[in-house]
Amino acid sequence: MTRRRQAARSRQVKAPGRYHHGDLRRALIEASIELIAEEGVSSLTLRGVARRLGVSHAAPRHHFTDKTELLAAIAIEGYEAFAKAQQEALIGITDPWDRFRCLGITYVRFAVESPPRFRVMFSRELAEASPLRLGDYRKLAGQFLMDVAAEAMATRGEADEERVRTAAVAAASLVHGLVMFWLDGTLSRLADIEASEEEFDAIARNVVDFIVTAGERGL
Amino acid sequence: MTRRRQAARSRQVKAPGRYHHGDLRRALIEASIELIAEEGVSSLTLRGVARRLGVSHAAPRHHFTDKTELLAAIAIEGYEAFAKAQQEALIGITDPWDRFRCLGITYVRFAVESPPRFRVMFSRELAEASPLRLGDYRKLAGQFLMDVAAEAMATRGEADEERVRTAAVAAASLVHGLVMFWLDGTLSRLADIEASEEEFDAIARNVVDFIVTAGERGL
DNA sequence: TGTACATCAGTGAACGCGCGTTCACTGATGTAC
DNA sequence: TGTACATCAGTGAACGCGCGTTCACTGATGTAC
Repeated sequence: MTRRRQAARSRQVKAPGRYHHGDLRRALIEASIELIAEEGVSSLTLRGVARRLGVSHAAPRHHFTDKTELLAAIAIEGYEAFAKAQQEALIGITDPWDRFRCLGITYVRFAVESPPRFRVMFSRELAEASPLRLGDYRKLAGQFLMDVAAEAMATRGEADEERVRTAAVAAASLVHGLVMFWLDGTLSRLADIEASEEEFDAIARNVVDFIVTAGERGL
Repeated sequence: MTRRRQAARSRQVKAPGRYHHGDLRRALIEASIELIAEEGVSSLTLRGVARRLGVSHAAPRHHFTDKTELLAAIAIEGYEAFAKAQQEALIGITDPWDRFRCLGITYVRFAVESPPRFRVMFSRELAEASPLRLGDYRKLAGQFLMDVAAEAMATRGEADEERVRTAAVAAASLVHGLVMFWLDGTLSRLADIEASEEEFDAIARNVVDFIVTAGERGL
């Protein structure tokens, strides 16, 4: 079987007449993301995912023993994709404040690109129930941000750890809150606009600019 | 029956031997908040709340036809309490930028005071399923914030609506994101601290200061 | 002030549903020789 | 290159559970007269 065929099939319902799915694990993850997008995290069930894939309801158990494991897999993939997106976004950008700014925009775009994935990454249920590994990913993301913030602050001769942390926490909170408002529809009420995705991108840039410029000018 | 006795009983399990509860509606709301704090929104069931109150599982139906209605009641109370907290916090504060700052701190404290209530207010499930009334509350809160932001910006002669909106959205996103990070435990990973409630309050003040000062100085 | 009655609030048994879980099974795949 | 066998991935029937929902009921409360 070629790699291509496998990839194609993994996105689908099991081919009729076939016994094995091919890459059920992959398909379960993708179908779960779709289901979460449609119905929300709390409506996700192992049986439901199996049904969507045209597979018996016991089949997913060979890959995930429960919902939490499935969600954890989604989150881990998410964190890896996030780390990659961050690093790639910074390629070629040398000005430290531009790098800081870029990180913020990347955060917002990452969330908008796949809201369900983002939601799972930060879902409370998962934070409580999942293995420690997830915490490590968050720590890593935090460290990366802190580093970029520190470099930016250093251009102004500021190296005080407390100040760097404040800037990093402020920046992260800003984009996270913005994304949350966007995802649950609060933003349109808050700012009294029917925000399209383009408008949101513009707002995000304004808002990120606002805080980065503040840092840049030495607040 | 005196008011005091009624209030006391409403917080409790139904008195043994009694047929009527007294104020089951109130008790359902309070017990739900407790349950959400313990198990999360998704684990809340009407039967579960009834069980906790020592009442038959069909009893809640006389007050709420389903979980959504119950959550909506919690959220509405939350929004009302929030509006009240905001207005009271501003009493006696005249400097427009201090008022802006105070609003941010109040937001954070409100969330920390009752995380489950806060969570319900912004829960996605509710946003999708609930009556429009909730949207109105959010709009109101947004308008209040915009007004305070506008007053502050006006001290610098800035009246451009777009700029005011950016400041307001940035401020709201900042505190919202901060609170979210705090509530789901991300903050301690992000900033690599085991933040106690006092420490968090200090961080919150720093961060709010950061953005308000930015606005104050004309960014 | 008492009585009759309507209305309200809570009961408890019953039902169907979808879920997770288990289990003996079977078809497909890969590997040792 | 073929064969035998172990292992893996998916099946489908069965079970128990807690949930929401319905219903005829009963106890308590408030109100009209």
